Order: sequence, then structure tokens, then C-alpha cells
Amino acid sequence: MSKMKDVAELAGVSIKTVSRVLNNEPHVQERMRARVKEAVEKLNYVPSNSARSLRGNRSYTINMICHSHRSNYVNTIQFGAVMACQARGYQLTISLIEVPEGDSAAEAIDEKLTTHSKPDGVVLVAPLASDESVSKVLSDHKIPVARIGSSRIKDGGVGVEINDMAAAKEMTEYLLSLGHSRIGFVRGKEEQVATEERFQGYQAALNANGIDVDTDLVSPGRFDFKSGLLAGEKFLSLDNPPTAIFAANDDMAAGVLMAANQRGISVPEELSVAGFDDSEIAEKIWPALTTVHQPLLSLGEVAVSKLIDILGSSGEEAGEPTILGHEVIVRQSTAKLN
Amino acid sequence: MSKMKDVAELAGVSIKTVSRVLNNEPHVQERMRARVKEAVEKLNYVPSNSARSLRGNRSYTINMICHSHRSNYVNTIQFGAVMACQARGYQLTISLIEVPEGDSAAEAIDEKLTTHSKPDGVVLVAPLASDESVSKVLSDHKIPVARIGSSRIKDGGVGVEINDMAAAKEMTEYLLSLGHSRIGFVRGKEEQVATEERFQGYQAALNANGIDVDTDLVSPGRFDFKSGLLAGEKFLSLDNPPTAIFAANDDMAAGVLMAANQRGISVPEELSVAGFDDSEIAEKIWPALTTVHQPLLSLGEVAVSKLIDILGSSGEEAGEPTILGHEVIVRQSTAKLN
DNA sequence: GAACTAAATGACAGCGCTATCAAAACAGTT
DNA sequence: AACTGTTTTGATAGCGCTGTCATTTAGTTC
Repeated sequence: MSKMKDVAELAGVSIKTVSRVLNNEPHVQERMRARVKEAVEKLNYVPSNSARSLRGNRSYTINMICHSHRSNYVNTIQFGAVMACQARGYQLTISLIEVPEGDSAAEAIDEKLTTHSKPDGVVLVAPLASDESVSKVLSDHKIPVARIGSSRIKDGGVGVEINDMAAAKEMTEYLLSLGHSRIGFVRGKEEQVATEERFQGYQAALNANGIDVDTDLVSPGRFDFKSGLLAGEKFLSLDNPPTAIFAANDDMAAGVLMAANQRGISVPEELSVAGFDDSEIAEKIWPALTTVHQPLLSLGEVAVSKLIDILGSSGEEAGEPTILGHEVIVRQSTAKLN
Repeated sequence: MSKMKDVAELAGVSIKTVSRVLNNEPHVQERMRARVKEAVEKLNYVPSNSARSLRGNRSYTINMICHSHRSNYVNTIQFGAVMACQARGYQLTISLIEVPEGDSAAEAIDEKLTTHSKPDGVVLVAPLASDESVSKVLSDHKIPVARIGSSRIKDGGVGVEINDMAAAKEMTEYLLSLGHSRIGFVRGKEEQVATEERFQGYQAALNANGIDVDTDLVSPGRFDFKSGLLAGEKFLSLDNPPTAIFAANDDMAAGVLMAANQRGISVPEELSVAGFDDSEIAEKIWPALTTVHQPLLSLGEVAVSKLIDILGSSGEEAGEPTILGHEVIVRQSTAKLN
């Protein structure tokens, strides 16, 4: 394994010049720069991360913190994050934190950070992204943060999200356009900002069409299959059940679908069902789910890219979150009202 | 951030003694050991990974290499791997390698390893675990390997797997016990050892019951939803279709289910369907899938644990792979033959 | 108690890199 | 040519830790 000294000798320059070239520092003649690069190439030289971080105080590591109960959602984002890291010479490490329902994850994260091997930046996904105490801990440690998903927190990190409200509005409008007017809505976890955003979109679409939200047609949920099943059962046992149900994510929509199946209600003939996320299962269930596609891969990629960018410029200029596009994907679980 | 020197001063010993205590080296009096530990505690000291790896030639990092097209399967394993890493003070990094269908991943991995920041060990999952050229590259780099899933490769790494054949045999026996005798089987990717193992189990169960394998009832597959759908369509359009279909994994079973749904064939009344893996979707589709549960979490945990163990002992004693238990999970997609 | 062995402890170099600062090279002015 | 100012380059000191080897201390024997 060649080291910097070898490169320096081959290029006939000092070790520091090599360092300068490698770190794109100024004050190096183009001729030198080229010569060094050639030597690097020839020796197949790659700088040692450990030495770099020991001296330079950077670890070239991005840490993605996940709740221990992982979901499909997070996996795909992670995938994008890994790709972006690799492309920029960073490593992605995964941390799992286990927190009792309702507790804040801040303490667990604080503990994890009390290590010499601090990551250069942290990626926070949806539920964690909007946890204020987590953000506090991170900024106490002076670790730049990237937040994925609507967070409403403005404290100097970067953010990437989709417009949950607009997306939910579009989906609701689509259901309305099919002739449905009694549309049930299954909410997600109340501590997640997305829940309210999506509900707002649902409400806005109804209101724009002169329909008031019927509280009987709004059910709580927890973003998981089970709560979707429960909500579906509740809706379908109503005297005047909805003709369409819009769940705030796909797992719950799958639950609604199962509730309908168990009662012998055929989807989409007798009931239209829509989800949100376009997660893996959306295409693998019958009928395939009409849902809102989130660019999860891009969310992960963009978050990491933006994060690494602000790492360089040291400045913690907040900037507005990047809004990525969404798309209503129509599949077989929705149909015109008979 | 306190460093070793601080601990040494507080404990009134030399820096080297602290190092010895931290690394569980011999030749330290118990009294000293306790004093050092107390100081470590008091200062909340954590050794610097970068310094350690720079000097010691270890990175305290385990790398899990995944194919770029990730699956549910891998995610859960990863989850277990992260937990085990955290428990032992290691970091888990994820690498994604993109290889054209059919190509070996060896070259891509080799390139990735030509870095100073080598991981101390590598975790290889199913398809990669049985790729001989990958193993070759890794052993050239002298990096210990943990393989998850039947690999048939014996070259000094550790392994964890389930008994695929026994599991498939049990599932087939279960279907036979329901009265089915025409049981279709959907194979997985041919380059994965599990495909053949599971088929062998299927065959063994049939043979034990005096039934020969009907080649019309064995379909190729690629472990994905689409190929399951195709296989299902093929089976169901047969003049004398099977009364039960056993797919080599859940995604394909979901595809079979969809094929049945599209033809208006009700499951499990007219057709029993079984999968393998007990992946996330198994419970989220209707009817919920009868499948073989793999202890994915444990597979990840045990693999990392065993890997870290052999790291210490430097010796690369191969040892037999650990076989973890499986379980046939009966849900709603299978029923007695009418 | 001297002479030895064995165990416990410490001093110090150096892993590969980057930051600091000093030296050298060059350009422009008088 | 001597001076100044600017840019480019290099010598050198650690970052925090572990390995080597020297040193101290305790334990044993005659």
C-alpha cells in the first residue's frame, strides 16, 4: 500500500504539495498538480482514512440514524444515501437506536456521539428528523445534519422533502374525479409531521370541492399494517361506509385491503383504496395499489450530497429544503364509483 | 474529548498501562486494572478509532457488501448485523456493488478494497456468499469473511445458514398432509445455492411419499415478483393445473397469488400457495402467506459475532457453519384439498 | 542478604496524514 | 541592482494510539 511519501518521491515534490493537490487546495502550479496526479495514478494511491481523520479531525463518515423498527421506506432511502456516499469518497455507517415508544431518541444519540469517531455528518429520516431534542443534541455536538422528510425544524441543517400536502391533495382530487365523495382517511402517527401534512392535503381537496370533512371518515393510525387493518374494519362496519379509503401510507393501505378482503368486499369494484409512499409492497399485493410515489432513492442521495457540500464550506448556512417531485401512480386498487 | 493521557494521569499510571487495560492484555495487576477502569468511567473516555486503526492496523469496521438490487431479505439481515456490531464496538458500513446480470462481483469488490481503509471483516449475503471469485479476492486481501446462507465454499471464513433442504422438505410434507399431490414448485435463480437446496427438499418429500417429480410442475424463477407471476400463469393455464404451488421465496409466491387473483381462482379454496423466507410482505398480502420463517435477524447477528471472534484469534480456522433453526408458518394461503 | 528469574510497568518511536510557519522563487517598483 | 510584496514550495511537528524494549518491582532460591 503506497503512501503519500511514495507519491511525493515519484513526482519529485514535497509531501505537502501532494497533500495540497489531493485536497484541492490553492497555491499549486498547474504543472505540479498534473505531475502529482500522474504519480497518484501510477501508484494507485489512496489516502488513508484513519491518518486523515486522526490529524485532520474529519472521519469521512456519514452516519445514518434509524429507529430500530425499520421500514421499507428507510431501506430505499438508505440505498440512495450509500450511493451518494460512495460517489464522494465517504462511508456510510448505520446506527440503530432503540427507544421506547414516545420517548425521545436524543439521549441515545448523545451517548453514541460521545466517541472519538464522530461522523462528519448525520442523516436523519422522517420520525427522527422532526424530533427537536435530537436536533439539539446534534447541534450541541456541532455535527451537521441532513433531514429527510418534512421537519419544520430550522436550525442550520440541510433538508430534502416532498410536498406531502400537495401530493395528498392530488390523490384526493383523483379519487374525487372518480366520482367518490365519501372518502375515508387513515392518519399516521401523530408525532410525525407528514401525518398532518397529508391530512391537510386531503382536507384541502375536499374543501375545494365543497365537501366538509366528516369526522367519522377520519381514523387514527400508526403507519403500520395492523392499524390500517383496524381502520379498515372500522370504516367498513359503518352504516354508511366510505366508497374510497385513502391511507397515509402503503402499509396501512395494505391493511385496509385485507379488511375488505376479509369481509368479501371486492376492491376496486366496491371500494377504492389508495396509499402513499409507493413502497415495495404496493406492486406485490392484489389489487396493486394506487399510491403516491416518493423518490426515496433521490431523497437519500440528495440529502447526503447536500450534507457533504456544507461540510466543505464549514458554514452552516441553513438554506431552504430541497423539494423533490412526487407522482400519483394509478394501479388497480381504485376505480370509478358505480 | 478526553484522551488516553488524561486517563493515565488521573489513574496515576503510564499511558501504556491504560492501553493494556483497554485491550485486555495480560500483565496488569488487578488493582491497577480497577483504578484505570474507574478513571475511564469518570472521564467518560472512549478511545479514538482513527488513532487506533492508524497505529494498530485495524479499522474496527465490518463491511457488508450488498448487491445493488436490495431485497427485504437483506434488510433484515443488515439490521441484525448492525446490532451485533454496535454491541461489540464495531461499525458497520454498507457497500453497494453494481454488477451486470451474470457478471461476477469480484472485480468491483477488489477495487473497493484497494483503499487504506480496509474493513476488518466482510459480511457476504446469499448470492455473493457463494461466488467463488469474490471469496478469492477477499482471501487475497486477507480479509476474513462471514457468509450468510448456504454457500458450499470452504476457505476459512465463518458461515451461518439454515437448512434449506430440510425446510423445503417440511413445507412440502405439510402440503402433502393437506391432501395435495399435484404440487407446483417455482425455482429461484440458478446461481444461488438455495434454489437447488430447496428444490431437493421438495423432491425428497415427494419421493418419500411415492410421488415422482412432474417436470411440468417445476418452473424456473428469479426470486422476484414478476417471475412468480409468470410461473403462476403458466401453472394455472395447464390442462391439469396443480392444486398447490410452493414458490422458493415469498416474492414469487406473491406473484403466484396475483396470477390466481387475476384468473379469479380463489386462494386457498381452489389453490394453496406457499412461500419461503417469511419476509415483510408475507403478512401483508391477502391471503396471508404460509411460508418458512428464516431467522434473518439472528443470521445477521450470528454472522457478525462469529466474524469478530475470529478477528481476535487471528487464526483463520474455518469451522463448520452454524445452522440456525427455521419454522413453517401456516397462515391463510394454504388449505385442505377439497 | 546476595543473586537470580519472572512479572509488572513505563519511555519512546512512529503509523500516514495535515497545519503551521519558514524559505524560496518570482514579479513588480524604485 | 536593491527593495518590497506576492505566490509557490518545503521542513517539521504533532494528532492519539500501540508495539518494542528497557526498566522497575516482586518473588524465589541458596
